Amino acid sequence: MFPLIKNIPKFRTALLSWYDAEQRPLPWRTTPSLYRTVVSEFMLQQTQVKTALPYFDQWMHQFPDFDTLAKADIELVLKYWEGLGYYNRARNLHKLAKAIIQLDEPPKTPEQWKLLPGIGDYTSAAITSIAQNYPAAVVDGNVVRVLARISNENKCFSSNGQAVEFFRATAESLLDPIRPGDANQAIMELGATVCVKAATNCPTCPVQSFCSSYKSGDPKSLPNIVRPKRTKVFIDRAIIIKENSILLHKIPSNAKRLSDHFELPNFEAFNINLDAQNESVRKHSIKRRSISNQSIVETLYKINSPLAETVTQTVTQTVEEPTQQEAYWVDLKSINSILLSGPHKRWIEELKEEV
DNA sequence: AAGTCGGGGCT
DNA sequence: AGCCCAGACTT
Repeated sequence: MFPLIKNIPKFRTALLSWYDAEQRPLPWRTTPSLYRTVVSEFMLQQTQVKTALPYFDQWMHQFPDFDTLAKADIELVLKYWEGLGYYNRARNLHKLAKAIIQLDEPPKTPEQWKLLPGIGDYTSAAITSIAQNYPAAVVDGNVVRVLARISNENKCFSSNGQAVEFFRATAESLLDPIRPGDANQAIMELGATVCVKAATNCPTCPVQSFCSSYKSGDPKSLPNIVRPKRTKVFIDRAIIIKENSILLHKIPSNAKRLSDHFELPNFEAFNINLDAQNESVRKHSIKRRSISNQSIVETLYKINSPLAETVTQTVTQTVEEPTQQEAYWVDLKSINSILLSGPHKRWIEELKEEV
């Protein structure tokens, strides 16, 4: 199955011993539970540990168990996800809690877990192995990188998904059947702290003697995966402030992204006819961010009187069209009571300082 | 199989 | 600017 590792038991022992000694003291490890494992795995989808950490603690304080989460309003749930991104994760986690409390007992196998929203191949294996001692191997980005290097596999994968499927059998063969949860966390921990992209920590690697690319290859060049390029997106937004209130619009609940979140008005969405020469318009700042395969450049324009009144009227008229976004005046002192994406929240906090 | 999710850390 | 991150879901 995996000729490069002659002695799989020794590999498992080396990895687990290292993990027992060197693992980071993460909150979902120090006091584990099924609920904490589920929440952490949702937060960690496409999100680094460092980013999720503060959210996890606040979440646990507000929603300590499935029952509390299931009975909470979705608005409050989203509030505690505010800024983390990929907000369907929060909606799915909320739906999952509602489903779990209706069951006599939690699902037991990856197949059963995958019937619940937001749970796929990775998360089902992670939950069952970590919280239920079920022998399912995880294959995430860390595992792919570690296994590609250990096996010195320089094949070019046309997508991340293809690489995941390629290494699944290997991951299964290396999984320690006695401690599957720790074994899974150990190989991910190795990828996150030792076998990192730059491959600078090979001298301290606990499985260096098993690593084919360290012996005769180029670890830092592996894995070889074609990544989709980020496309640039340009957005112009309006800053309209009147008596300590700012004009925002709310994205409809049925929108595909950022539903129920507030944003600075988008020129295109409101069909604002911007005359750059207009003295009421002043370029405020340029903001850059990115999500997945998009790199977004947003230009914020401060709009003053008398154009501000005209624009406000335009925005207000737009409210009549139900498919459009609704406009609201929001007091700058109470922006914590509405839902904002991370970037918008930061921008408006900055504007508060200027007013 | 590819695109989307409008996030962010790191080099 | 590019790559990656404890991915899942839609089309």
